[in-house]
Amino acid sequence: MELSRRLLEAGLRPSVQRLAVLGDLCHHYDHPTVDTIYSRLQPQMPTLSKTTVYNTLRVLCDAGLVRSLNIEYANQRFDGHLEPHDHFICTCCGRVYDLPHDRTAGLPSFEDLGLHVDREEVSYYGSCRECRGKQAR
Amino acid sequence: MELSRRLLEAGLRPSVQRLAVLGDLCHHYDHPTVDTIYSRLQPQMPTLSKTTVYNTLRVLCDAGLVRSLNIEYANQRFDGHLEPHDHFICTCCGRVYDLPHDRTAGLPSFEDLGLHVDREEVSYYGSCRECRGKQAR
DNA sequence: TTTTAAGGTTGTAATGATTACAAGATAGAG
DNA sequence: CTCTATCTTGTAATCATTACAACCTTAAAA
Repeated sequence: MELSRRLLEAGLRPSVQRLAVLGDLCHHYDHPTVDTIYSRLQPQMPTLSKTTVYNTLRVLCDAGLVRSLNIEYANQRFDGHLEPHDHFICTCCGRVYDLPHDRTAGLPSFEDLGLHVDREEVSYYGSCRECRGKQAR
Repeated sequence: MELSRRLLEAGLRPSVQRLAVLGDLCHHYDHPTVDTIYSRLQPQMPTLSKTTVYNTLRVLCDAGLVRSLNIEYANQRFDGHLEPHDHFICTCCGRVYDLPHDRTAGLPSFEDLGLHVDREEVSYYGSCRECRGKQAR
């Protein structure tokens, strides 16, 4: 399967748990928290440990198969979709939306400042249509 | 004083503690954590409570006098400098550097998606010169 | 095949940041 | 001066995350 190849190529043994966590992240676009991932997998894998989800996510992040999002007033969230894109966080409901990455060029260079950039994270904060609707009510 | 006016304009009573926290953030460029702020202020204000620092930071953030930074693998950090700028986080030492905000235009619009953007946060992750020096050693 | 060792997983216990809450202090309006 | 709303304080909870030690699994060697 596609997912196990990705794990193998990253030098990771494709265990059932890793496939499950990676699969969950690839099949959803909701930028789940650790808890959400655990709750979704646990019914199918009754022996799954939350610690394993934590461990696995760290391993996947370190391997670059997944990214971790750092969102104001929220605990860590994860994204299994690696194509460059930005995020919109609704400060009302906390939902995270994907946005096209609208930078024209690639990563900017700050080498003149001695800073070597590996990656960039762009987040927009605001309100989604649903929440504005509710407020208006 | 300048700082108390800013508090008053935001509708906040300019208490000693609020002035101290806001002042600390305005006079430093190190994007401190709650703990750092507390440790810096506590010697001058022996009765200061860490809870007050937490409360005050939340109030200042809500009032828009301060911003909170969401940094991977770090606890919450704060910035008292509101001119638009981006951040570079060294993934090795955790230091946070200010960078000019290099967007040409203002905030992009995602109204067509129903998303109303209030603000943007751009972070770059990589390594600073010092840390690369140490690694090379 | 068995053995073995590295790599994975599990669960509990610890840690550390953050929040809730209730009591005490303060400051401005009347 | 008194009252009330607002702030501050400290302790006790909460919640996410990590440490750790025991157990399981896998793959490759013997």
